[in-house]
Amino acid sequence: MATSATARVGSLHPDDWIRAAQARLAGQGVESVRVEVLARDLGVSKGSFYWHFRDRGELLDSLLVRWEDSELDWLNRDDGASAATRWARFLERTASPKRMRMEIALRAWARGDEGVATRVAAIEKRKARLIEDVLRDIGFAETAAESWSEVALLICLGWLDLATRDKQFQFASRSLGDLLSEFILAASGGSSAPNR
Amino acid sequence: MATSATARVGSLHPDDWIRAAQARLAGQGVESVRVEVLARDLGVSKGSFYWHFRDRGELLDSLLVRWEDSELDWLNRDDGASAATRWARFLERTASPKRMRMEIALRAWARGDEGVATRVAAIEKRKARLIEDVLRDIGFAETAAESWSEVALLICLGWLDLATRDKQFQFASRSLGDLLSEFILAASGGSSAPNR
DNA sequence: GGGACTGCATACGGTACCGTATGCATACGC
DNA sequence: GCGTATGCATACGGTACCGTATGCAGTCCC
Repeated sequence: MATSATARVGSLHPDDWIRAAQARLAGQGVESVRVEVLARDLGVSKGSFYWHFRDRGELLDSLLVRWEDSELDWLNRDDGASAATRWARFLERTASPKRMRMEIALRAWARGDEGVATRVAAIEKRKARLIEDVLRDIGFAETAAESWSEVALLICLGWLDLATRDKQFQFASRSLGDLLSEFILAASGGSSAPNR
Repeated sequence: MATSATARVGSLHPDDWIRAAQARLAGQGVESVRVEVLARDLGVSKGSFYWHFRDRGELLDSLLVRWEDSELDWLNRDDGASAATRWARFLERTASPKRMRMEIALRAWARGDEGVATRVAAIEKRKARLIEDVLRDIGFAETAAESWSEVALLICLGWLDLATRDKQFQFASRSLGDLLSEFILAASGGSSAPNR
């Protein structure tokens, strides 16, 4: 990637390419992020692209790094906040239509790229821990919090899949939140922990 | 598609192409089912393909029909069987690694093709109803069975996603079954139904 | 105001597909 | 055993990409 100290007005920044790539990734999957296509989207030729990036792989990597950063950003932001705050933030982030499509695209991508899979899994584990912490904070026992947090994560993943496929599906943030609330309520009253 | 009354020995059947396509679909997604690639897989030229099929679209459609049939087959087979039998069959089918990869590939495909999405959703709804019926059979109230069956389906979908990405993930059929059992136990003891 | 560097445009060769056209050996019907 | 249809091979033109090479107008720097 070119490192220009003096960005001239009217010229493209690598971020422009990354944003365009993110839009395509979220919309139609990795296979659709093609440099010649992005160039058309941005109204320039691909000569521009290869000035900013070494190749398509570098763009995809920058994309992934940017996503990782933005995820870790909000995940770390309110580490000391109340359970309610962290839970609200989590729901807000994972039920946002735009983010949902990105998450789905990343997971599809991960299935064909070991490296991507590892990095997505890391962020995912972080989210599972967030849920686990919240569950503990609201009174779940240690092992129960861990076990049920994993099930909660599965529900979120399933929700992502369904919501990004079914057009009938309503994207109200309340729905996933309600579902999880009901689930957690049931889990708190039922068995202390799934045996695993 | 060509309809040959007399299949000569040593010659390919459309099913051979469909099977090869299924393997690629399950393994690497729709984008990977390419007629020239399949021809190489089968050790013939693509001239053969275009004798059996009109185009790539026809192959993909045949593929989908074949999947629908095989799903409806086992879904309908034991309609009158006991809840335990139907549940066991369901778990056996949805936790099989080979089928899991196919299910995931189909859902990724569905996201880019409205028609596929509709047909996948139909089968999916059928499975949700299977779960719902089982829940009712084991004592859940009407509304509770409906509500919790949807959550159970989300867990299955999340499981599909995770299991097909994470290499650490163990594909023991017991795991999904156990998870769902624990979930159902908790649901039976908790709130009667999520409010929706 | 004359290099030098920047940020792109253009053109090129290469690969991987698609679908069509056509040739051709083999088996089948009779 | 001979025409005919079958099941494929081969060759072709076309599209959509990739990455590289090179040209070139503008801007910066002094």
